[in-house]
Amino acid sequence: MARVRKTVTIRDVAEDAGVSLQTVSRVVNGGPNVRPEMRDKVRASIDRLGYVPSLAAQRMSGSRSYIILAINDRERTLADWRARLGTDWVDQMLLGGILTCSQHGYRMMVELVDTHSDHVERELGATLSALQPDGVILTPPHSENQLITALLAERKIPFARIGSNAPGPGIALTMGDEGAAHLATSHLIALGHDRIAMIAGPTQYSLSGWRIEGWKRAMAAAGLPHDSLLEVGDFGYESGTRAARALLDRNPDLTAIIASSDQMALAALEVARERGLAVPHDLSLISFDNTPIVRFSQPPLTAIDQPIAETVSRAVEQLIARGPDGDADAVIEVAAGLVERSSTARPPARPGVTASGRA
Amino acid sequence: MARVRKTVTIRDVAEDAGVSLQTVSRVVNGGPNVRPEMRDKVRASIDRLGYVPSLAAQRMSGSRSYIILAINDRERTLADWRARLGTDWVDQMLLGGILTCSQHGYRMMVELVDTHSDHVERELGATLSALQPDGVILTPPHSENQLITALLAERKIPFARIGSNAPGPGIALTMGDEGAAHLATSHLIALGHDRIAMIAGPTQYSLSGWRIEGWKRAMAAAGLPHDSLLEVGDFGYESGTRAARALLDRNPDLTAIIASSDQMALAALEVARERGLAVPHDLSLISFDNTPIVRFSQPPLTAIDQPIAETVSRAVEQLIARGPDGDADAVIEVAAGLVERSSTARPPARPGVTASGRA
DNA sequence: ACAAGTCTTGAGAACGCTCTCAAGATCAGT
DNA sequence: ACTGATCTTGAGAGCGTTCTCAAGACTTGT
Repeated sequence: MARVRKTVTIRDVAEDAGVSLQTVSRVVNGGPNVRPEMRDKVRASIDRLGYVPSLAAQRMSGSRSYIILAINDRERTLADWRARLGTDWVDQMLLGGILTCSQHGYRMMVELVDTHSDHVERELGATLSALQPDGVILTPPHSENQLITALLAERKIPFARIGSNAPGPGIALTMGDEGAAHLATSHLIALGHDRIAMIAGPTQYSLSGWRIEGWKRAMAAAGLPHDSLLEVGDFGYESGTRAARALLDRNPDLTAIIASSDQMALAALEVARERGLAVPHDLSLISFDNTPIVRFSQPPLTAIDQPIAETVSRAVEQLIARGPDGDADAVIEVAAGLVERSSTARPPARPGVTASGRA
Repeated sequence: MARVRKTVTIRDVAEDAGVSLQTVSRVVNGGPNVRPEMRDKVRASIDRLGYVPSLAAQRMSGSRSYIILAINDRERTLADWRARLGTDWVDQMLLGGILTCSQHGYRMMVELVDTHSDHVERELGATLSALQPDGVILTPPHSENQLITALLAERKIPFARIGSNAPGPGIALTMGDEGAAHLATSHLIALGHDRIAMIAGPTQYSLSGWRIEGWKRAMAAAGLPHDSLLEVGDFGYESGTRAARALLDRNPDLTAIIASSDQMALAALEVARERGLAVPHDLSLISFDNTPIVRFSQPPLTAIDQPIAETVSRAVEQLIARGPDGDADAVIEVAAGLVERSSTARPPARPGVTASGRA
């Protein structure tokens, strides 16, 4: 006789332990004012029965849903998605987010939102109504999407914006783009470079501006000029090709390029190859993001590591810690690091320049 | 006066439309036996009020949770994870899964399970109790994990196993590994190769066996021997290096290698380089998986494309279509394709062999 | 026109949990 | 001991939905 496995409810535990529902609930939620003996008795019953509270029921009665919603970009079609360059953004995000959520008894759900859609508000609104998440994590390019932040603010759902330095509504978490760019630039300067170009990201992203600032600050501190050494791309491969060509055309004496994305750096690498410039012998290259692909290029790229998992993890913690009334905005920085590989080296000797420094 | 935005419930809609809760519920769920006029009236109210049913409440009362749980592998720590080779497995999975789920009014949740943990049963059991998913999707290496499949079977939760050909319990979805390997081998044979080696995956995976079968079948059909042309790896880079070296040592006249993972193919590429073999001129290479990284190697690799997104999408559809009593097991194949890039070409001319065929 | 169905609608219980509030038990201060 | 405060426990309502079941409206066949 195959007994149908009935779900173990809080009621079963209460009966087993000989206490009221309420007491079990208190034990489960770590509520105060429960005598140790009671607590132990209930805990024993919970273990014996293998009780786990139903998320849905918790949401129904309580004020929390124990759900954090992560909003990601969605490309239009499967084909487009496949054609993308490989980043492990989502992998990273999930790892950081899911683990941290589960540590706090929360769950993470992922929503794919199409930037170009004009139903964004309706779609997202529906999701929010259905899920009623306790917090939302916005990832680029949605982190600074006014429509979305306004919607969340209106519904009073706490949210974190990843990769945004703008001190707008919600919690902003960033890798400290100014500092990261400064770090990359300083690294090159320490190697002896003095003509260091920057391929920045699109200006709509405030982080692009910050990276430019960091680069300029390091250059200025070393007494180096940065005129004509800046190009703007859109993070994509083609734009990187264009930018690298323009940079090299304008500055034949260029010895290093910092690219604001792995894809643009890879493009710059290809441009160097097509011009017969050896990397890193003739040209040093540093990229931003440190997605897995840059470890398999020839040569592997030195890169600023974007600590996505950790950033998302921090975001989750903030969201959970603050709770429903966490309306205090904040900007949090998670330090980025420089991963040295084989695309950076001392610059080539130049006529009239000593090996040890600049003229 | 800032009105606190109250959630719109089915009751609000009922009042607005002047009908009972039940009628609204019927309209929402497309139930039968509702007069068209009623239906329209209710629909109008729903739109006006922007009503969306609460997932949690639906789960509470109904028999379904509208949740599909996807179980993925988790590396032990963040550090390990970062050190991994970049695949976009999770990205792909999410895309296929989430979109298909939302088309059917479902939601996908992701659970990270550590293969090496001995708490698997407890952890997974807790998740199942908390979420009560309507279906579960197992991805490698969990697809053939007896502990997990037994647990799911016991709880009578329908599940799909991705990347498993074994006709065990649940729905098995595979890319048709035998056919895919046959396809790759045939492609090389058509180019004129006759010494085609295979670096297979670990034998614990039934798909490894199938790929070997496909390769042998194609070789046999062309009257080619396959002795000493097989090596087994573990899908990882290092094992690929070992296998490629062994293969090349044993068979100096080798002209093509099929590797059962991108990572092993990349390793083979590096081995070829270290031995002065030009790819594809001296050695042709085909990999399995077609993760983004193989497009950025030198040269970009010809690869068997693993249609992950589509497979997961199919899995979701199956799970939803079959419903809670979908106990009929099945094996479903989603055809893989060959993506031609620059790592395959005609074999080099050999003394005593005409350009048009074998001796 | 009447019985026997079939459609359409609604009332009320139930799902598993947390919240609010009240009652009894325990404790401190006199 | 006695009063008032604090701890501990439990009873009962309520969350938003679907389920079951019954009642009324409408068919159909004769």
